[in-house]
Formats: sequence, structure tokens, C-alpha cells
Amino acid sequence: MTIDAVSKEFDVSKDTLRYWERIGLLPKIKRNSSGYRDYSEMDMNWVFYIKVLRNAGMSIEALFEFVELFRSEDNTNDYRKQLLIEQRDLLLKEVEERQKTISYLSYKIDHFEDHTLNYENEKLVYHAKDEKGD
Amino acid sequence: MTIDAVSKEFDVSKDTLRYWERIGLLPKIKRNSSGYRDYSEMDMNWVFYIKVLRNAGMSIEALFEFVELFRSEDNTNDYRKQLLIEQRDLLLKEVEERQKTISYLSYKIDHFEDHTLNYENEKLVYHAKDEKGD
DNA sequence: ACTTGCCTTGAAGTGGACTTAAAGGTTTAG
DNA sequence: CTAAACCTTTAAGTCCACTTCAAGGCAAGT
Repeated sequence: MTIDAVSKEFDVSKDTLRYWERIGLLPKIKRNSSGYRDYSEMDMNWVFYIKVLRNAGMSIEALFEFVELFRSEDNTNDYRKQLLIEQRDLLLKEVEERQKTISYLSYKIDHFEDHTLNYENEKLVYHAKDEKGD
Repeated sequence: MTIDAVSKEFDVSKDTLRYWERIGLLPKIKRNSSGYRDYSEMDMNWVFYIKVLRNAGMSIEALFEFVELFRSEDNTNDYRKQLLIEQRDLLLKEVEERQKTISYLSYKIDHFEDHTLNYENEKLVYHAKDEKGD
């Protein structure tokens, strides 16, 4: 598959695909007789994988660990699975943080009329455990 | 309150506090006789507010709109409230995206044994709940 | 053959959000 | 009084993740 097709298939710019390959996130892509990239099925899987995890906010740095672990022979599946679990839990924590801000904003919206900014009160609201307290 | 105290109270570096003020996210902070910053209660409210929204991933750009709207006289509360709602909904969407990746990772974890990377299948998994697809 | 447009590379540039440096004034402990 | 430990400013530097540029090779239409 050509770089243009892959770019369209996954909605990732051609430059980004070349960049990911250059820094080693993607493996060296095979070339056709003209030196153009020809992506294999496996390459596409990696593009999908990397895109999903990048979209979820995983850093390039973290993705290196990921990619390395899944490519190297001398790692057990248990270890790989553990990494997946770790990354999921990391994402879960991040989502929890976002949720806190969302309910804080909801509080501000619901109590808009009596709102005068007061960080001491709002700190309490912000850090209140997920109880729909009014 | 001194810059050092504010920095500690909100866990935001002094440099960042000066930076936020310089670019206009924070108002001009009053100075004491030595020219040192002396943060008022209102200033602290803004620090809290900005910190919460930054932590939630809101860009400086978006925060400008926010701050301006809440500072200017000629805007109705309705308009301000609308902005809060918009920002909350934006955050909600982002969280939904993250959730999708979380359940995708959960799927990968649960089906680890029979896993061979295959983006066509996994795309389906990833977009399972989200009928629209791309 | 020419033109248009896609592909290649390495290097340099961009944008966002700080962070650090340099040079100096102020406060406080001994 | 002196030195450490604060504070001030403006300007330059850093980090991340691309993105754009420059110079050229390859391919398809007319």
C-alpha cells in the first residue's frame, strides 16, 4: 500500500508517517522498484496501533517502550500484557482527572447565579469525591 | 500573598505564575513597596481557575477567551454561562475518546492470547460503540 | 518530450507552553 | 556589614511532535 493510501486510510499525514518511521516508532518500510514506500499489512497494524495510542494522549516516549517490547523476541507475553494493563490504568487515571474538572464546571454552571470566584470554596468542590452533592 | 506562597498553595511554579501574568491570563498583580508581587484573594481565584482548566487540557488560547469574557463588563451572564457549558461539553467529548481507547485496550488485554495485530478487526473493536465510524 | 504531480531525503522551521539565564535590587540571619 | 536567599526584568533557550523546505528522482497524461 502506498504512503498516500495509508495516510488516507488512517487519517495520518504522510509527513507524520515518515516521521514515525524515521524516529523508529514504525519499522523500516519496504520500498518498491522506484524507492517508494510499500506498506505491508503488518506495517498497517502498527500505524493503527500507534495512532490509537497517540490519540489517547500517550507520548512518543511511552510508545517507544511499547513498540520495543512488542517487537523484541526476548519478552514474555505476560510482560507485554502487563504493559497494556499499565497503560490502560494510566489512561483511566487521566480520565478521572478530566472528570473532576467536568463536574467542577457542571457545579459552576448549576450555581452560576450565586457565583463569585472563591478558590477556597471551589477547591472543596473540585476535590469533592464523586458524589452528586448539592 | 507572596509569589512563593501562591506557588506553593496551587502547586504552580513561580515562573509559570509570572508567565501567565505576562501574557495576560492573570491580571497585573499589585506590588508592595519593594516591587514584589502581592496576590489578592481575587488574583488567587484566577490562579485556581486557570490551573484547573489548564490541567483539564484547555489551551492558553481558549483560556484567553474565557478570561476576557469573565473580566469584561459588556458581556451578559448568559453568554459566560454558555462558554462554561461549551468548555464542559468539549471536555466530555475528549473523555469519550479516551474511554474508547480504554475499552480497546481492555479488549486487547482480555483477548491477549489470540492476539495477532490486525487493524481491520481492531478498527471494528475500536469503533464498536460508535456507529458513525470515520 | 514536456508537464504535472507524486515520491525521496536531510535539514531547518514551527507552535505551544513554559523554563532558564543574566543582571541586578531587597530582605534577613549572623 | 556581608552573604545568602529572596525578588525583579527582558531575552533567550528548551522540549515535544510534528511540518515545511529545498533539491531532486520517478510516473502518467497529452
